[in-house]
Amino acid sequence: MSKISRIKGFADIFAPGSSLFTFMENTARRVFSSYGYSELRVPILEFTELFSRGIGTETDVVQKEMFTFPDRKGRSLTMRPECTAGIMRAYIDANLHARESVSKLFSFGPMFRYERPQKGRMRQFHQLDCECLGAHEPQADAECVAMLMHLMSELGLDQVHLELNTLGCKECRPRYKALLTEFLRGLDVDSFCEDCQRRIVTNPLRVLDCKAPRCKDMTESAPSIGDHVCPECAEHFAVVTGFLSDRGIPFVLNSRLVRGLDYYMRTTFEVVSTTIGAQGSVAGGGRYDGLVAQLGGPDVPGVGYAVGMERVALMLEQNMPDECTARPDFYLAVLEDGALNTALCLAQALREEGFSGETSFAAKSMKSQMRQASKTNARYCLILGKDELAQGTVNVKNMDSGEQRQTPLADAALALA
RNA sequence: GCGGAUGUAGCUCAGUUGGCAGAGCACUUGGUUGUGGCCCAAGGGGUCGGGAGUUCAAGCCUCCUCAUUCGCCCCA
Repeated sequence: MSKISRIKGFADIFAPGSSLFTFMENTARRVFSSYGYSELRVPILEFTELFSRGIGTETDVVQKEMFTFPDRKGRSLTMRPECTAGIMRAYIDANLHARESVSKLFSFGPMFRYERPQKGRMRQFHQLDCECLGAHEPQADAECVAMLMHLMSELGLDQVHLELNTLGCKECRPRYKALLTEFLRGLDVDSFCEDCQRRIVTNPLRVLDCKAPRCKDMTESAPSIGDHVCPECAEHFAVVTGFLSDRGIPFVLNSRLVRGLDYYMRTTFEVVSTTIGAQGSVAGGGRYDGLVAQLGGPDVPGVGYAVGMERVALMLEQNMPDECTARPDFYLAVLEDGALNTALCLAQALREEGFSGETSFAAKSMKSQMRQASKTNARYCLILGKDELAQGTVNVKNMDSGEQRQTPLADAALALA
């Protein structure tokens, strides 16, 4: 029989990698809860329209990167490429805005985008996601960013920096867009890369985000959005940056930080790492007033972000957290068939006492048992052979010091403590 | 969607001008009948990613294909 292959871009995550994901989820749960956020689990599959309307028809994500297919009744479904839209839908469905003025929600799970896989980019990837709905105040943006940086620090990530920008609102952004378009058209348009020539027409803001050196040079003196937002947006942004400065949270202003999803406005931010390859954006988010209304709900403002778990995992691998390398307490080596049952009972009793460890399912030579014990990295090796069977004891060996002593079976737990 | 690199033992990889398929690690067994990580010896393991072609002869050269991977793009 031929074996069945894994789907491209879909990873099997074994230990110790899987323990990093558990660590991230546990840490995030703790941090998010401490800010009054509660967990919301939303479906992985949604009607396609949720994403086309929510993320924006013209975005790359919607145009080229979604796993979309019809269900058995011919309706178009899509594996979620991000989870903000799904959370908004749930928020609207549950009529949450009528029950509380501000809703703070977080969610974890797999997302799906049909892209060419590379380091830090899978077709199935995982995000931690946080959304604060109902608050238009800049304090909400500020707390959101602070919470994200708090999470980064709880995860032990220090090789990151925070980038910040404002995109203006639906009043001032179009004015800036027009100004920018005018500036770009005044340049030698043919010298831009192919993508940028297209962007000048479709989405001029993204030209500023182009990585091509030539495009970068040409847009050096482009008008900066920060200088052209309306007074309200400027004031909003000033409160956010002021808070971060007061709190001593370092950030860099990046007037070229443009989020690729249409719904962002005003504050946008990104956490960037330089140690994990080309896909260095570890987290990103911003304000998205108008999205809820866009999805058929009440006109409720929102701000939130997502953290890329695979990318965080790449950073954690460089410096494994202690929690992810916990040693088992024991390995139970069985030398005689007659001791197998006693061993099984002993191991079970120890686990009920709160110890962790494995027992051998078959009797083997001392040599192979010892090798196995080393491999599990257990603190103690418990040996059951014919001598122990006869005496009703177990030989407890400290794997670090090599010390060992015969202990009555009933006292095995004491020996491990 | 575009570009580069790489596919040889379970893992990491050598393989010269085209000439018998290799090493280290891991595994099994023994040295040592009940004490591991070091040492010594022996052993098991291969569709050289797949297919076509050139050749007396292909892991090596040519073409096609598949897969992996790093970038571009995009995003978290």
